[in-house]
Amino acid sequence: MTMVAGTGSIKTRRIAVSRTTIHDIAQLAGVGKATVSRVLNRTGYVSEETRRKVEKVIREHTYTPSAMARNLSRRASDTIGVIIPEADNPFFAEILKGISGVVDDHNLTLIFCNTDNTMEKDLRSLHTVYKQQVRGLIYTPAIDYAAAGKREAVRQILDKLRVPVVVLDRPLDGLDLDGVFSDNNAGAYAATQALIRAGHRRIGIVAGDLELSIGRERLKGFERALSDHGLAVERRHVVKGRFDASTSYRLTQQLLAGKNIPTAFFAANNLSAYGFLKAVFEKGFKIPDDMGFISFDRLGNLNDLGFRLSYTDRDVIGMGVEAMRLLLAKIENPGKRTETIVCPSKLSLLGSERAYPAKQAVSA
Amino acid sequence: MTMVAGTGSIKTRRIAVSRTTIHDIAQLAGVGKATVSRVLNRTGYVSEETRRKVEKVIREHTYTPSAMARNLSRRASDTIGVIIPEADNPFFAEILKGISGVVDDHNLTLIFCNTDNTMEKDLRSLHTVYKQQVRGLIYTPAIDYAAAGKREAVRQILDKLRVPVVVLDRPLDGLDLDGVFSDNNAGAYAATQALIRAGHRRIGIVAGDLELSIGRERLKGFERALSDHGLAVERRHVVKGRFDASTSYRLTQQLLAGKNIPTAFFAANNLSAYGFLKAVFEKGFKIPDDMGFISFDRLGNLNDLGFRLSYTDRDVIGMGVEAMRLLLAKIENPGKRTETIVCPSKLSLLGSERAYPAKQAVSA
DNA sequence: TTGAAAGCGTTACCAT
DNA sequence: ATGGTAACGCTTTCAA
Repeated sequence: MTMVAGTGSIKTRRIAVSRTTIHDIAQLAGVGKATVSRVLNRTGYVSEETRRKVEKVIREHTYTPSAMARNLSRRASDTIGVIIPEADNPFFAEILKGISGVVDDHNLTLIFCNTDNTMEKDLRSLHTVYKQQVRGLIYTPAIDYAAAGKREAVRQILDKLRVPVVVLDRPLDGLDLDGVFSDNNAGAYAATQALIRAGHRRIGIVAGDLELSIGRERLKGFERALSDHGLAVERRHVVKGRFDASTSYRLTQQLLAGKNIPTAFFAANNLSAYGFLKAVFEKGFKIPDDMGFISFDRLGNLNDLGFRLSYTDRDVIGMGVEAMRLLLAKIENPGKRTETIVCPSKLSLLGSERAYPAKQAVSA
Repeated sequence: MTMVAGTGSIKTRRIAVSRTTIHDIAQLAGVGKATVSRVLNRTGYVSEETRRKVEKVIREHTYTPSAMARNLSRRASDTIGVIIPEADNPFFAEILKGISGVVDDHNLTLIFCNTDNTMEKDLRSLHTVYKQQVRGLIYTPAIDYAAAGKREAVRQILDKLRVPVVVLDRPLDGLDLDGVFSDNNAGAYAATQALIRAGHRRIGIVAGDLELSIGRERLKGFERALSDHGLAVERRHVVKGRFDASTSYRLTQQLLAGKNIPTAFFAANNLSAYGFLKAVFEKGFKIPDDMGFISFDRLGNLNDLGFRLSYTDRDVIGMGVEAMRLLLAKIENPGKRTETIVCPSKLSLLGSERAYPAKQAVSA
């Protein structure tokens, strides 16, 4: 993947901005560059008097050292790379917020890449963080490289990076990296079990992308709950969505058009849930009067508005924060053993799981 | 604002990663560094034969030049800074997606800062992009610096930046910068007018932060529509929100508890709308049966689900794209005259504006 | 067409 | 306690 510099790049014109440099400051303060550097970095000895003098000049000229030069000299940047697959998915937007806060607290700079769930952009992003020499990377792979048989390719790239990597949300199997994940299987199990306990016997799932391990895990949790309770998994009750709204909308429509449809559904993520609900509401069904329902992840606005839709809750911002914690720990202590954090999800039952008409039904 | 490096920073340890350098490649290919550089950048003369030879070595070693060294040498980075106030607001998440796409297409790298709407983080972010020597900046100020009497402070910082800046969504008055904004006044006017035309005479507004010019503009558009139609603006029908859900929820509750409440409301943004709707639904009102309603901005999930809530639509991703276009144009041609783009919004009337009971009412 | 060498703005080592 | 100087890895003259 040797990137060609040409394509679509903007022209590089020498920019004649002569910025104030450490050299200028040194001259103005009547000291050597080394001394200024020491003042700047609080490293080594500097007499109180000299320090004051230098700091004064720095202040007067609002001098800020060049990160470029600084990093080149230290052979280490102060940037953290973040690669996520969907910038506009509320889940990742929150993750980003969490990460960004910690990055900020540590005087680091965040380099952001959005891959739109495509392998091509994913690889380009990896390339970008490499050439930028990020200090560490938080990474949600666009695809399941392990399942796609491309694990070694990614391993090579990440190896070349030579900096700590924390995998987030979507595992990169077999690569001994720190990671922060959700309890996908258990969460799906709990949700499904809640539907069963509410009295449902014919339960469907709006599954997420089964090419992604989190999609498979949630389906497994669902199936496990059914069989643990002596219920059969009917293939035609599995909507093979892709974690997006439009696919699950379309496929749910098809399923609902048939007969003997499930009396309740579990949706594998927020977007799937929206697509599913759209189809359900269009059909004129009310929840839970006509259909029991639980989704993986809170449906932000709907829940805020008071719609009593049950969901499995997780601390999303916290996942971002946790990932940064892991990353910083590894940066400060590269020998630290690899750690995997599984964030627990908590079932929040608000009524939509019920199999009986409720006082307050939800519809469009 | 000379930042102290110390606080909370992570330790800087020399990292002993010896990366493949241009020097290595030159040696392996049996040519000089300059030649490798020429091959890399497609600049200057290189014989076909030499080029092949060098490219082969580059490929075999998956060599990627260090952005740090490259930038330092060229005195210009390939990074674009983006400073936004709320990473997890769907509006800014979409903007980010738009920007990120263009950044990608041009082989640039995005440096991301989230300010949480605080001046402190805003200034820090400005400082960050300065020290990173970004090539250009897309900037949504956290506060209204002009109104806060701090315009000159920001002008100074931006001047020091010496690179093109595109102001996004929230104007920075009096600073002759490129900008991409919404037609806040006109959009609010159109929405309010629609409510009037639907028959409403007592109309309220869930206003946004009036310390922000976009908040004031939307209120002005609302008021203008009322007076143009011979209606008085009642101060007690103005909910002084802050563009967030919780404030508008609380204040709407208070307003609704009074008597002679408006028969319709205009909400100044998505979050205000959510807070407002929550209060309305809790009160047991249905829309539009008991209350007419239009919001500025689409209510993503609700509209997707088929709730027929009217809104003023705008192409948010497009705003991000447009901002990048402006920025790139200015980067390539610094002499280009400053431009301001006002993105038009389009009223999308789905029924919630009506003053008469509709077939399908919305409630929680 | 090529390569040596002089920067770019820092940091860090080593004298002093 | 301080300053000179050699890196850091690249780009860009300038000569050859």
